[in-house]
Amino acid sequence: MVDQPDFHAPLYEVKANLFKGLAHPVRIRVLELLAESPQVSVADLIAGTGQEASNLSQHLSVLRRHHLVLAERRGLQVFYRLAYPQVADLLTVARSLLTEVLTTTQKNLELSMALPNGSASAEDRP
Amino acid sequence: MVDQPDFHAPLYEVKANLFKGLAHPVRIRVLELLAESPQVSVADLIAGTGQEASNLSQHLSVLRRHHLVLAERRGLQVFYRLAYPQVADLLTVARSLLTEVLTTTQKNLELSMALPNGSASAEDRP
DNA sequence: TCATTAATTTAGGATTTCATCATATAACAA
DNA sequence: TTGTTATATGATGAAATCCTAAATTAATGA
Repeated sequence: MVDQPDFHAPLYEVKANLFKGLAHPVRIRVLELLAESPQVSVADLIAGTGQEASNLSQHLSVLRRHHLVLAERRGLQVFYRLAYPQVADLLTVARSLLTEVLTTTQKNLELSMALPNGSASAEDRP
Repeated sequence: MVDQPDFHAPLYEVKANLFKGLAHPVRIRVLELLAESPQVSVADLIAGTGQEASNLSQHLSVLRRHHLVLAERRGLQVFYRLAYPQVADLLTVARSLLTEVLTTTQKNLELSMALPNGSASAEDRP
């Protein structure tokens, strides 16, 4: 049987599911390594992430299930690559967003140091 | 105290954490509603998502904690908006990726119907 | 060909963690 | 006080992670 995504689930569920597939540091690390090089062997991913083989393999399986990566066996080794360029885009946008968040939070922090009155609270609760 | 993100966590952990904040259908729904209109009141978000107020409020709190949205009280109502344009970008890229996944999976499905030999397996395992 | 070694994946299980959702209560503005 | 939104609490269940061990697959050499 060919593994098909949920064609009938509402799009926002599918989308949430996609993000669930990305929601682990090891998997992010793997995707970043794959975004740098067009192909990476499992051995190199083990080295790059510092994970045990079986642990990494399960994360790779998650990534495969979400259609984020493709695997190809060549001899003894299996090589992984990103399944679509949009996967790398996702990481790029995420980094850009986090940079913004960090710098503006940094700024707010400096501001609140300069004007030490309780201007902002725990999570900018209104 | 101003709520500051984890400045010292490795970036891939922060990134994974960001995706964790996005990994729920209700929150995706909320962000999509906010991407459509520059401002939405909680009442409208309740209507738009079909969630109970307290439930939605907790999801909003998650989104705030991740710095994805901003809240502003105006009289009785609280209005939410996206904290950064990159949040909308993230959704856009996600949709683009999912579209690709669905169409290529669709194609593979048709292919496997036309050539009914076991060409591909459960998750394109090598 | 058979046995051996290497690389990767799967099975099964224990643990933890996390997440969600409802009820009830609080805070806040008009 | 009334209406609107937020938090606390707690129960529940789900599920994600990570380990050990075993299985699969491919290359190599006797």
